[in-house]
Amino acid sequence: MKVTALEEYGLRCMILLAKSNHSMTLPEISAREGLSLPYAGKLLMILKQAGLVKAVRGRRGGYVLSKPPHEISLTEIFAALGEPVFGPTHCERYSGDGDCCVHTEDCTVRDVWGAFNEFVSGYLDRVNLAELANGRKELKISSVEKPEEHKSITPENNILNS
Amino acid sequence: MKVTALEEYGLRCMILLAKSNHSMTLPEISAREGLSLPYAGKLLMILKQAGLVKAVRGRRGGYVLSKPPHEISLTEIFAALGEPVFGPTHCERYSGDGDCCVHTEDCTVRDVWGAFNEFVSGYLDRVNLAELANGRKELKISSVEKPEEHKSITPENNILNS
DNA sequence: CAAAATCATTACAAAAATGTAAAGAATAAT
DNA sequence: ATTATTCTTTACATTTTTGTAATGATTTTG
Repeated sequence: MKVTALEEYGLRCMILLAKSNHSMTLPEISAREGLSLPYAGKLLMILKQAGLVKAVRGRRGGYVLSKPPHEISLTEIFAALGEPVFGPTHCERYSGDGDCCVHTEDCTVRDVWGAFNEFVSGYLDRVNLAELANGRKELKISSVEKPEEHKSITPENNILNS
Repeated sequence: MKVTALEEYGLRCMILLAKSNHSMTLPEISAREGLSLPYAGKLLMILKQAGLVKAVRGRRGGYVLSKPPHEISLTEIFAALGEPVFGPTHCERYSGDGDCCVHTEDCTVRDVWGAFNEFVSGYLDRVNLAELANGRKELKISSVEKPEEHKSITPENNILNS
């Protein structure tokens, strides 16, 4: 399970734009994120084609978010930058030697990924860009430093045990 | 966010071994999973080095799980096959142009991935190989077909809102 | 012991993801 | 209009992941 480069850097650019009050040019963005100018350009182009940012050419131009940050979920951002953990192409992609996977039906692995994907999606749906841009302290404290206080998943409400 | 080939096929091999009562040879495993023999060999070697399976050479040889399936969590399996979503190498890996990331401290992105990783880990910790091998019907029904019944994440217990 | 079966290791080939380069097109300021 | 600024597009180079090939080592069986 791996976060792709596009997802990492794309998310950073979105957060950067969310924190900024004016529009930002590619040179600004690339400098602020430590990315090369062409790579920043490629990233922003992907975000633009997904409808997440708007671009204005020429002097005084640059990029701005196309919606207010609180209306943009992590789901939207990741959908623009890559495929979900378990998407429609999964079974075709991991078909082994043949054209189609040997587990044609009653596939245990597919069930695992499907359930996992739903679990993850539920999380991403509920986080928006405004929350990230504001740098919530609770995020770090409650989740990284005190894992034992996680109420999100318990044996009782774990969907795998329901 | 992407499931790697090693994770996909490695998990399948583990499930296959969990379902089998006798030891399985590489030719058997590769045939059952639609993988080439050398690739199956590479996979099982990785699993062996992680201590998840044991190998016996020569006639009557093959692979068996090194522990009963209910004692093997998804966390262990994925740890053997790849890195976590957000691991110790993350900030170094995605450092952009420089040697270290421009977000040296108070990094919003790091907080996001850290929280997300904890969330995911909590899930994987609670699923074991025996559950997967038994092919739980509830897995599919409750998670894929009735997403609205997910109690796992609600605005009240979402750690991002705590 | 010899032969067949089986796992182990190393090096290499192919494909995909990642990142760079260079030239093009649009806009606003002067 | 011209120029500087800025986004856009296409093609290519590099690196990582994925998968293959070939050879070596170990064990059981007869």
